[in-house]
Amino acid sequence: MSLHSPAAGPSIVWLRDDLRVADNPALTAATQRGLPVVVVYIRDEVSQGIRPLGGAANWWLHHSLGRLSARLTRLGTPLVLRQGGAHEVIRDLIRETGATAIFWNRRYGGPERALDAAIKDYAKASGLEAHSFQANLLVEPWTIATGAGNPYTVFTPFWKAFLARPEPPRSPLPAPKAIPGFPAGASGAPGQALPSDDLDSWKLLPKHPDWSAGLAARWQVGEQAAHEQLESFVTERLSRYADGRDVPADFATSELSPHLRFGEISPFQILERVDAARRNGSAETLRNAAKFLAEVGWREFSYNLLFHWPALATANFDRRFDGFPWAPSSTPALTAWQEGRTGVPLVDAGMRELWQTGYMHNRVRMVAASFLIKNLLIDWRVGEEWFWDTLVDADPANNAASWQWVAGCGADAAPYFRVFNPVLQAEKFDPKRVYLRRYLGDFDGADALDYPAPIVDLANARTSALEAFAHVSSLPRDIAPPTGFDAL
DNA sequence: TGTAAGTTATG
DNA sequence: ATAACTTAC
Repeated sequence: MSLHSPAAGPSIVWLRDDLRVADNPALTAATQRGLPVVVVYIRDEVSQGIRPLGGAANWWLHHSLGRLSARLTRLGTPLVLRQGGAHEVIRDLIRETGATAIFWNRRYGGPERALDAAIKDYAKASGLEAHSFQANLLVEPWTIATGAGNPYTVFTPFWKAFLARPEPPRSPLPAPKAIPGFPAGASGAPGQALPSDDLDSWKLLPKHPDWSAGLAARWQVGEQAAHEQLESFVTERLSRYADGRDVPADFATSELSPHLRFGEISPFQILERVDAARRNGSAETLRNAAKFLAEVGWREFSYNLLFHWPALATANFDRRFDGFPWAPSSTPALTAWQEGRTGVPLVDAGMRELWQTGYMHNRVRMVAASFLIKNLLIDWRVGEEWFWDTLVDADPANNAASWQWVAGCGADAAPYFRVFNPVLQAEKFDPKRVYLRRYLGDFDGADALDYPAPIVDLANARTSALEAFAHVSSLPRDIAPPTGFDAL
């Protein structure tokens, strides 16, 4: 094949939510093509329907791209950073490079899929090969359905169906040992390097004020850190995961969520490592591993929902809630919740953990969300947006599905009458007040909490919430039909 | 992956 | 008196 034939042109790898070099099928396939590889990340805040990242996620993105860029450079090709509409950026990049093939790993949100489909059509019409890959989900949503052919809307049968599949998920791919850069250096005079934005010019890091000190103190960002986190979790914490995961003072969960969110690690890699741990494990290990993998499964389930219901973050999955009498959201109560001064210790501790570290323990997320929805009667979407802006692991599928779950309007949702009592939850899961003290300071005396009074009476708020939700429950269940199949 | 109020068991 | 268990919300 001549270097001058069109088919010999370079390959473009478009990275999105897959900021890793190992187990990256698009990167591996492009590398195996044996031609120069252009790796690009596009910051797209203009294409129709693409939701811009929140502040904490942007902080993570900055550091993740920095690490990835250094790794790719060592492997032989720099990371090209571009900003703008993805379609236009890809079009320009094809013209600049003479690329003859483009590769990416698939996304599952509605606007993302529509954009990717349009770009794939454009690339093929322009004479390029275009290849997309399964990389970020163990089970792609169109490959699993109920006996009646419908999308699963209950987690347990969804996960059972996944576990019963005859073909196990593929083994993760190794990282390429070297990636040929663009332009090719060997066959002629070194060409001009491709223009790339300076990462700092994207201004992903907060300034004036810089609120990121607590994030930087808590998190190690990047692919290598993700694997170190997985390793320490499996060797040190998996054996007590099933019970330990509920104790917010302990660092007993995997804390892999932001790494997974940005694709610094893949679920295939997680599954393989946990499988290795349970091959020579006790019955107790099997129980803990199953519990942990079920949490990975909830992420799969959430993406399954997002694919079939692209409006998951904005529309009630159960439309009985469309007329729900939510309280006005621009209130001092909302501000108090956001700032962690509701007078309810566990809620405030959680909201302060979130503000300081970009993260909140799972159990506390449920309690804090339940408080906003069922004690303050504020629309779940208001909370979803706050978490979207403040969580380093803010995920388009998990965040939306989980808020709907707490609200009771989601798929396989908590029943409307499940109202967490934040005082009881604290007594049960943080009996020594280690978590409370960590974020609220040493506020308690011998017995009674020396803490500001709650902004609502918990018992009364619970009663009025149950009344409001009881009206919803009297209506016939009304699930919006899935639309994901049509979006392409 | 809930809570609260009730009933029953136990000392 | 209190733990253990059941049940409705």
